[in-house]
Amino acid sequence: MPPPPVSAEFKSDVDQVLEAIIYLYTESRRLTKELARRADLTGPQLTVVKMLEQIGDLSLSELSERIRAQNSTVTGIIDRMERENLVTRERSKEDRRVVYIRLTAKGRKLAEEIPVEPMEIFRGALESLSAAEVRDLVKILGKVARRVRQSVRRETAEGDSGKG
Amino acid sequence: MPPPPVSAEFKSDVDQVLEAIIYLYTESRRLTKELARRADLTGPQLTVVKMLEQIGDLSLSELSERIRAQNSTVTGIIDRMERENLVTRERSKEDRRVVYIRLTAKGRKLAEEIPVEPMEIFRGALESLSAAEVRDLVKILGKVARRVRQSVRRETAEGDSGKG
DNA sequence: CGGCATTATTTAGCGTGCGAAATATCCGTC
DNA sequence: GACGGATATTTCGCACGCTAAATAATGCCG
Repeated sequence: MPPPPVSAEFKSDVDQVLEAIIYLYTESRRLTKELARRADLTGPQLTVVKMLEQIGDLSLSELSERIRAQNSTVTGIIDRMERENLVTRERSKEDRRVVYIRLTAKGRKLAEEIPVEPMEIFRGALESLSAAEVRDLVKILGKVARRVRQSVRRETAEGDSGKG
Repeated sequence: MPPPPVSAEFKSDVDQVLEAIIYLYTESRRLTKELARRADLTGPQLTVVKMLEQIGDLSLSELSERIRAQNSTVTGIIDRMERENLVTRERSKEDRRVVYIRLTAKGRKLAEEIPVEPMEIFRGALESLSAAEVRDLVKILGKVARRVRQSVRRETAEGDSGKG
């Protein structure tokens, strides 16, 4: 099964940028997943384990903020990790609504055994760029992100209150 | 609920690039989903409807290749779309293994009613860049993607055959 | 103190998304 | 024309990932 030659010369610049971003994002997820599988973890579980190792205990909300997922999503992830004895839940004493997620010994051991952070390859590729290239990339991508954010704000305002 | 000020000046360039890419990707998905909801569709369903409208009938494999998902994933999406009477499955006469996915009248009408393509905002933001900026972006992102691809090949080779 | 909006987490329901195995069909070869 | 390897699709089981609603605890205000 030969890989399909993407024939980029027939695509517009915009399409190429889109494709690169989609590729980079999905590939980074695939990589995390690949790495995780060697430790019998899933992608998100590896992310959580590494995060707890580096930062220490986190409340569920803090955790979901950092991995950019909804609380309800993280609840499920933590459920499964608790089942596998990788983390424990501990009610906060100051605010009994809060649950802290803590690595178990097993979880910590696992985290230490995994040599690279998730996204390491991704990061490595970015770091192999020249300083000027990184600067340009930051500048241009930042600009794109800002414009998207503006358009989004306009879009959602239309769909919601009126004026559309 | 004020949006959290991201304070980008404390992040490394690499982190900023990562963050921008993640933001752009997830935002583009969120936008598609948002758009879709107005037509009572899900994100992937909107993508499929628009794709079939523009390209015409596609086999399930062609479809899954274009939306970058596994066949098994697309089978499920098409199942639900068929249930909603948006598409039909038709066995190919030449090769009876192949199933063509075709828009129903209802599906086509829906596709026509949705004014913007998915990713339109995303595309608009990219098009608002200067030609030079787009050129740079294509060049640098392409380079990053190539390096990632190389590292990936190395990684997976290690994990598989040996030498790791 | 009692009520009430707010906040943290969980539950429920649904739709992806994947990998592996099952099914059906095609194709080349004998 | 049967056989065996390839190809297209589906089925199965599991893990996200989301929204909306439920639950539990906090803090404020009178």
